[in-house]
Amino acid sequence: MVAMKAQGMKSGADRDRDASRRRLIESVGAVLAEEGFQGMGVNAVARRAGLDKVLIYRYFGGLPGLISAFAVEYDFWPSLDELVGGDADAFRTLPVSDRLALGTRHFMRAIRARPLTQEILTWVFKEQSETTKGLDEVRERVGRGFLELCGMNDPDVASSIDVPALLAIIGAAVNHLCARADKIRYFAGIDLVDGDGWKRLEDMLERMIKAVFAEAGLS
Amino acid sequence: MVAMKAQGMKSGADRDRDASRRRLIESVGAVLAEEGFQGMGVNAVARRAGLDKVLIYRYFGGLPGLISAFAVEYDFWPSLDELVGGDADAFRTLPVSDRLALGTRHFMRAIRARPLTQEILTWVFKEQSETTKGLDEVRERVGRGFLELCGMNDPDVASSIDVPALLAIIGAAVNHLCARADKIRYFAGIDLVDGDGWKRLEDMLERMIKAVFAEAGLS
DNA sequence: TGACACTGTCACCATACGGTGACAAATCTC
DNA sequence: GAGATTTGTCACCGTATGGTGACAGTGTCA
Repeated sequence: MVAMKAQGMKSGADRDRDASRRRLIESVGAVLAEEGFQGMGVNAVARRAGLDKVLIYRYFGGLPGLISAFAVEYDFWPSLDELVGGDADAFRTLPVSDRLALGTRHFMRAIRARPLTQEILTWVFKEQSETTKGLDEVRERVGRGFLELCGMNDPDVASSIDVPALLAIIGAAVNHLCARADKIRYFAGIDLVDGDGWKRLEDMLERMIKAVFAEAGLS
Repeated sequence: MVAMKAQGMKSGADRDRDASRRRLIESVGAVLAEEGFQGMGVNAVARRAGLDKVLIYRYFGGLPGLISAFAVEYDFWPSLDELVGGDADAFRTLPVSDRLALGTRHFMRAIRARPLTQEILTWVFKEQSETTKGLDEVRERVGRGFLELCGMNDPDVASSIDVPALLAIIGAAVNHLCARADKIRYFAGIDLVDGDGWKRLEDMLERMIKAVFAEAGLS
């Protein structure tokens, strides 16, 4: 006779596929935040959710599927609105270099305000898999929108400044600084915990952008 | 009676502590290069070296010790010489902004020429542990030396430009771009595989640096 | 009422991990 | 030559992982 013990089956309101899906998705965020991506795994997520890991396979086809669902659902990347500061029309009236500088500032702050995104960023670096494709796509989309909104497609600008290169450098620097901020305190002598350190970085980024534009005879 | 089987003991020339140490250290690099830091572990390293993992504990006190030994031994970070292009005296005769721009160029190329360093970089990001302290220290030391060699401590420069902030942004951007190059092909529309893409990035960095200096009335 | 699908729990598998104790073979020391 | 030390191999432990099959409680629909 095999075991016939009472298996603690959930009853009534707890039998809810959507709710379980949601709890699993949320658990991805919790695990990521508390243990980092190195602690990510079906066991950890299921344990965290108080559910069985088999549900991850049933509902998401596995961990990658779960991660994708999490990425889609989670507000992990700043929106265009956030980058322009809420008022796109007002933003549009600014000089081009101002727009770029301001957008960069907002971008930096937006990433800094998202610890989970920082975690994901460092994660995405190491493994370029199907899992992370969704994230990259979102990023590129927002990036293009921002570029256009900044008027960087303007022939005057595009002909005298290598805009993609400029954007790549800015984006790479911000990504890196934000991703590392939690791990180390000082980077090149800048205090990444102190708010003043971040202000210095923001100011320097603005200065670099404006200097390039000024040198190109633009504004 | 317990097993008395012939244990395949190495004989003669193969009984060599130093040689074994070396093989273990080299295996760290091999594992890192082929499996990435996610595959790092006593088992993987020992398997790779064709030795027993217990030696890692005996000779290095554990994996962190082995990693440290590897980091110390391995030429994982560009030297000052490499940054200035071999001839420090000639370097010193250049205008300050030229020095910074040229050093940045060399730095970028030096990191790109070290796939293992790129791997380590992405690794260090996620886990700030005792293991990685040694690496950070080397980096900071080279950084300060370079700064000094560029004449960035010159009062004229220091008073009108926030040098650490500038360096932090440049360093962060380069780190990030190099670390990601192997994982994704395009970053902000720049082709990170194509040599031309890197040239555009180098040029833009130079341009940003020079523009900031020009705007500050320096050279 | 009975058949059936769905949601969830549990036991179990093979595998890999980090780590340790016992032991054989070679070498060193006296 | 005898004994101690070093170098290396092996077997094994506890634990965790990803993954699967069996089964129980619940609801639905004919």
